[in-house]
Amino acid sequence: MTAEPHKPDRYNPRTAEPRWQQKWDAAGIFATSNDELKAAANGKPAKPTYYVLEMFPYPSGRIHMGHVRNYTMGDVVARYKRARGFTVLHPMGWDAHGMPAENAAMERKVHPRAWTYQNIAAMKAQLQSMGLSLDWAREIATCDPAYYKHQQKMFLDFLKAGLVERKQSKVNWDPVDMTVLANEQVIEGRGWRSGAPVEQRELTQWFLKISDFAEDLLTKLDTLERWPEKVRLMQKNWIGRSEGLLVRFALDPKTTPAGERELEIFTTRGDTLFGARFVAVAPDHPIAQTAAKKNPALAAFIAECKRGGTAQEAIETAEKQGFDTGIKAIHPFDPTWQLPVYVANFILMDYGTGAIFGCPAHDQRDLDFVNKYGLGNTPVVCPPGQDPKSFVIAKTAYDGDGTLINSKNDFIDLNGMTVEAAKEEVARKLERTYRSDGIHLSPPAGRGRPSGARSGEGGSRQSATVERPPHPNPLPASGEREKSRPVAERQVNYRLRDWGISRQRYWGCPIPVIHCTSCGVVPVPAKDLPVTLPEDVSFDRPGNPLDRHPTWRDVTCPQCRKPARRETDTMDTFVDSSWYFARFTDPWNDSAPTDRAVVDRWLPVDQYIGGIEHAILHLLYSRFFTRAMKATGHVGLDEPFAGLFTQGMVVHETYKSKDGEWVEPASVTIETEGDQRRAKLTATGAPVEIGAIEKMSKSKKNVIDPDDIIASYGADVARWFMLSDSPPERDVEWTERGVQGAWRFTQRLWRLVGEAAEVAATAPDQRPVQFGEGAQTLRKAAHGALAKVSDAIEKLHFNVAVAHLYEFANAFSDSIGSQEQAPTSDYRWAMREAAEILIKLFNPMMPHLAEECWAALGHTTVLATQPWPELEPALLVENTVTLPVQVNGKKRADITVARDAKNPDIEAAVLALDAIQRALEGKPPKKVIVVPGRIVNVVA
RNA sequence: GCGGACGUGGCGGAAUGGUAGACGCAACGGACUUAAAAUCCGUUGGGCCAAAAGCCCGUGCCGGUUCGAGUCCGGCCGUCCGCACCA
Repeated sequence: MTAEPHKPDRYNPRTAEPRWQQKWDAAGIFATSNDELKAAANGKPAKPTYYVLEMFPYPSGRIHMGHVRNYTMGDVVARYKRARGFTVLHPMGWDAHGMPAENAAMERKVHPRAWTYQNIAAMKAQLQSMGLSLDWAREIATCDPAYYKHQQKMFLDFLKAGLVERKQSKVNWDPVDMTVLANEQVIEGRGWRSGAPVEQRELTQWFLKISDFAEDLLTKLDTLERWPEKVRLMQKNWIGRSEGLLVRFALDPKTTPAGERELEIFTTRGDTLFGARFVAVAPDHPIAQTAAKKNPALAAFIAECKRGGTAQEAIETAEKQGFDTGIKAIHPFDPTWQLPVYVANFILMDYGTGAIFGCPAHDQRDLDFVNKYGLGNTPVVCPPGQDPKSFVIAKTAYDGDGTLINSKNDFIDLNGMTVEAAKEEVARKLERTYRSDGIHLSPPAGRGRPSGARSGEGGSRQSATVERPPHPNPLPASGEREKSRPVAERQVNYRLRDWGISRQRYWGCPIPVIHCTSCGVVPVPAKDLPVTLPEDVSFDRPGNPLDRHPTWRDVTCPQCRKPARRETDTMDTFVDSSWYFARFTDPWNDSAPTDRAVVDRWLPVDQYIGGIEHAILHLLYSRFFTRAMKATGHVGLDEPFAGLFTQGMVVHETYKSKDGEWVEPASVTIETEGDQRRAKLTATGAPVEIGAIEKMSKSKKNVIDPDDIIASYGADVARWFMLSDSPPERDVEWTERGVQGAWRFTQRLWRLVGEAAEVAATAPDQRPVQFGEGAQTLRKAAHGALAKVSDAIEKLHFNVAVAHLYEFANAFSDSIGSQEQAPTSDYRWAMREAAEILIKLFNPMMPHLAEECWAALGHTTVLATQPWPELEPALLVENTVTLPVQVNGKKRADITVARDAKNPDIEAAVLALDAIQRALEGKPPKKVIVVPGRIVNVVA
């Protein structure tokens, strides 16, 4: 111990934290200039750059613990990289458009803008109290016309580039929010925000053509090596690529309404065509609609399907139902083979062509269908080991691999082939086959190559590639092209639909177009941007206030100068968040969304951190948007986020009173008796039931307010605890015990540094030539921790970094405690070094405490500007190593040998050990395996 | 139904194929104190044993690969997540 008992003051975050925040702010330490980047473009060397970004928040009014966790992780990375010599970009902004502002306007008669900016001010203050190393000079709010004017410009650029489309389509209508939703925004049949069951409606909408990039969005997933596998897989499934055949079934004219001649069907199982029993189309398929005109019963059936179709749960459990239209389709292999055409409730108009051929033996849905309507089935794939003669299908379709059976006629013979070979043979044959008229097959040989309608997709590409350019889902043929096209073509189909961005809302980015009765849709001229929202709006009625504004809609057509109307839909807020990361690189740019000299050097974001809930929505949209920005010259890359990390949620115990009401943690007292925990109401003492640990939510009242924690323990404690208890990708449970543990540790560090400071005060400036044992032990602990903590932070294993810091703190206090006499000068030097390393290592996590400790060591510099410690690798190497010795894989002894001991010497020493002799029972070992520096295993 | 992840003490969790349980929490014992708080020291997977030494068992279950498996492979069971009539 040091000569006198040391009694340092307690560390008081309440005064220290604001003080350091002000110092950082005043010194502008976290502001990042683009000058260096621009200079580097002219050939001057620059420090390496690092862009760390956390998903920006919606300004709901208050931050929650999820924000604390998310932004702490990002801040650790930012501070660490800064110390490591990078020029770090770490900005923050606000995803400021959206429904809650309009709801607030309705409920509280506040204007959405005022409400939003109040919330931003409040949340900004909260974030600042966390001590995040953010460049606030780059702050953006997406509701600022200075931001969305560029978004409107890009929309027009996309329009010009053919990446925007206006079309009528069936849309997901959220009856509560009174707006449409993209497919991605419908979760289990409900609106992602409102939770209301989604309805189908027919509306004219603006679409961004994300499906043009389906193939690229899919294949480039493989290049995103620093993304979680899980997210890549989710996107892959969402894009939903499938290879198959587009087969044209001719329709028997005698049975078919005038004007309809054929039906296009997409299938991935061309091999099962001999097993076909029927053809079915979606209720809203054009042929169904046409046929219904003359068939009231069919019309009634279709209406029935649509009624049932509004509730998603009904769709999932609904029985398969069909209606025979009386139309007959001609089998592509045999002109004499006719298949009934049904309208069926389980066929989706959205996918493929909205029409299928049913092969009951090998598709469960089709089997359920034929079993209901008595259409029978023909097995055409025989499972391995089954006798084809006895193989029958009853209630369970067989969709596995096998050998083709019952699949031979004059036209084609598939019998005996594998599924894969049969698919290929069918494709090869049908893509060379042309019909001479609506019905009859021509001989497969001797026909010319296709030409015309689909240029560049002639016979030459058939076998080599199945790729197609964009537009995966051509509508059913209108009649003219059929003669020039083969009976079937290979096709790649995607589940991914175009992104409908029209929202019938006020608080969003206006879509900058004008509707003119003479000129049609006219883009707003660039000089007239931004199209801003009118201020004088009312929210006393449901629906879109823009639509009923008395004057805002009225404009002059930019082309013909006649009166025209503005588009009153605004953009989906996911558009706002699809490019904010690019805007952060040059948020001051008034003339363009980005500056290529800057944006191409900052992007891609090196480390993006946010919630898994955006695995598809935001991340897929952003990947698309970046491609669209590249196509229109706003960026020079495809992938916006090189590294992605998805953090887990913050969860908390729930409490319920006897009458079943949720109780907030703040009013509950927990009592512990042995291992038993009991809860009661603090006020009344009434018992409270301890419920499941769940995501913090207002409805379950298991919310902890970050403000309360920061006020009582300080930001550092909140930050430390958020990092310490669980791996960052998993959920972390907020517990009072855990917070107190973090609090104790801050105080302990403060005491340790205080004691170290006394010793270090008289340390020599010169590095000693030799170190005594105590000094050497301390130095090894310090440099060992340095190596381990650095490694853990690099890998974002923050909980491991925390554990190594605890370990180092333990070694540090052991070292202080073990000093019996007055410390030698080499020890004092080592103590100062160790204290500095300790402080620098926990600085990214608890920056305020670290600054305070740094000052306590006598430094007048700001720690936030100091470099990461230099590692002395020699200190990590021991001269002797202790190896565990196993016999047959079980540990029996330890042996300490020189680091560079030769294997034969180790072997001999091991065999001489008593414990090993005993374990061997006198028998000679069969083999001795020595893994240098790690372990010895004796095989008996 | 399809796809994926996970399963380690009382709890959170650690562990490039090489001593399982680091580190923290909780618990227990002790020191300091009139007392408490705070702090400090010690013990803590299970079993055999008075104790130590020593031995046995142990990473959801069953097998396999390997000198050696929490880790790799196959099959089950369980939990969680994503998608879901996608032809």
